[in-house]
Amino acid sequence: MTGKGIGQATIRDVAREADVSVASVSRVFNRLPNVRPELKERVEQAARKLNYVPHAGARNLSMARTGAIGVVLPDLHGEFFSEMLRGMEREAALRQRHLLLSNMHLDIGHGIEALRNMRGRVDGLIVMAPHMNLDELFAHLPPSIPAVLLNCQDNGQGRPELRVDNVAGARAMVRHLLDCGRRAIVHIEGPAGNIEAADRSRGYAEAMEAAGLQPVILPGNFDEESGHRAVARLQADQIDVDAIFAANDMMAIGALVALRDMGVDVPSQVAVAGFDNIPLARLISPGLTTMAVDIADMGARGINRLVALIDGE
Amino acid sequence: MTGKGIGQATIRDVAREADVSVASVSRVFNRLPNVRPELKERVEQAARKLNYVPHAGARNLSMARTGAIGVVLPDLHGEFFSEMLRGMEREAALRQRHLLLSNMHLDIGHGIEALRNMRGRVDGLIVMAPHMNLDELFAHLPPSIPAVLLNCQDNGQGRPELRVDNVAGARAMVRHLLDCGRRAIVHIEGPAGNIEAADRSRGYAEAMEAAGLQPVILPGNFDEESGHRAVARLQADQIDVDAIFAANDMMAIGALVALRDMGVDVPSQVAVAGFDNIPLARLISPGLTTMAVDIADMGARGINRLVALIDGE
DNA sequence: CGGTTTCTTGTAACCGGTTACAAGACGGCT
DNA sequence: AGCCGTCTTGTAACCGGTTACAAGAAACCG
Repeated sequence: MTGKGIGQATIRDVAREADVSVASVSRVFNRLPNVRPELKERVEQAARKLNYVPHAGARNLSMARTGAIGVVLPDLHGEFFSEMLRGMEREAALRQRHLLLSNMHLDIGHGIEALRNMRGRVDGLIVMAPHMNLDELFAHLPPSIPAVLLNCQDNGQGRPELRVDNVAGARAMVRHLLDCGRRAIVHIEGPAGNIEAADRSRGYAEAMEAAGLQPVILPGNFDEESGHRAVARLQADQIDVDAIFAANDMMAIGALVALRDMGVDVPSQVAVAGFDNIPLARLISPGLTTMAVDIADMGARGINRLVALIDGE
Repeated sequence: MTGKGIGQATIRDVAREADVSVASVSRVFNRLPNVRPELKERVEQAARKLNYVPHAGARNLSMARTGAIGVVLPDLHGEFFSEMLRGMEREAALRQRHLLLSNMHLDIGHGIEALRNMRGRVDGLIVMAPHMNLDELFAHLPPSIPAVLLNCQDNGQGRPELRVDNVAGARAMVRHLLDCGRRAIVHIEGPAGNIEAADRSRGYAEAMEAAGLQPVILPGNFDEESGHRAVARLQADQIDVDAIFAANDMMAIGALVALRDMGVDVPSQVAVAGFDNIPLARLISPGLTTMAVDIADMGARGINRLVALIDGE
């Protein structure tokens, strides 16, 4: 009834059942035109009878093509990554591709191992690693595998990359706050070593100096809690503030909640600005200004670029 | 320098370079103990020289094991799925497994195709499909592939499943609202055909009837917008309300925002309750009560169960 | 009717690994 | 020396597909 008791029917089983060669079965399943209708029918019947499903792994091996895209990222936490993943998945589905997830944790050893594990599993890679130097990473990898880098530090490999212009974005945000009449603008930074954080911080400092104002930068690490702490620190140190520009939305939200808890009105007394425009940000209003980055779209564009790279060659 | 100009070095290239057999190279890479140190060194040198990375696809084929888990879900939208995915990814990484994503859209044809595409690509499946009947889905699939169902309708296949007790949860929530003194409790339902939505609705209705109250159910479809619409509808119809119980958090948030915009105080005038306890919910406070479901943990448990199923046999 | 073209089908090599099995090398023992 | 056990290594078959190539059948032509 269900074919073999254990294991699955193979193409050879189907060939035997239909009394044809494996090549013919393959042709039927790949919809090649040169096969007589009668034979095609026989093969389809046999396949149905044995409940045959082609083995993708075998097919991949012989065709040297998997139809999968490896996505390597540092951590799945936070809305930023899930939003980007959402965009990638949508685009990949459109292009008949699967996504294979793999996270390199924070150290580079795991990262290299993760990348090597992908060989023979995927046709190309999307690498998202704002926190580490990629030269070392790719040094251990064959240069022929297509890859697109998202929000990474500059790479010497000449690999294609997509990046948000974080410096310009931060500058624009500071100018906006200045236009609103704010002067005492404080920046809450992202984690050390993160290129995006560094760029935003730089944009902030540049814009402040251009306006003849003294930059004030507090430490943070992209999570809500650190936004909270930064506000506590401001209060403790009695720092005069009329605007807080956090390097991402989560810290901005943390800061905003802390301010509200302290009875400070947002945005009349202190304006709060973030960066990324995660979907959550919209719900926090009124009060949160954020720099719109279409994260999902960026993921989709990454996939697009990668698929072009894979197919184009 | 970089080995062959095009293509990658294979195990046979390494064997030739090191002047040993392919079997020996394989042994070295799999850390089998029975290999002379001198030879091992020679192989490692050759591999380094050729920049050899084992081809996972080939290995998978001959070992009949991929180390990947297929995750099939209807849509990646919303915090619910990304939260669950996060839990799965964490657990999978712990167990040295990769996740292969695939979404069957809304129709069953795509679903079947998606499942079949997984054969030979993964060792097992996590299927999340609260919106469709699985008997038909699995009828087209060999019964021997391990699979775990998350939040699905009952399946006749005797497959393991993990499910939140939505009926009991909804009952508990209604009782809680009653304990707080609320009487005019309105329910905003999830989309038709969704088993979770149906269960929550049932739990609500049962608890209301048990308390001698008339259930009032408004339509919705799990997104924020529909929560908003439901409140507008309540106002238009002049329905008396002191509590709104939405079938998920997003709708609850939509309702809450709508109420605030109308100048209704939450929770003093109208209490708002949701379901799922997505991370976002915490930030909306004060005002949102939610039924805690540890979504990420459920994803992790699903992976656990599946891995046990894969290894155990 | 023989020759040429076109279409269908089968045979077997190949993708890049793993592994059962056999053979050879080596050491210990009587 | 001869026998036996253990350890290392190589040969070749296999996983389940695809596909180049050849062969046979059918159709077309003068």
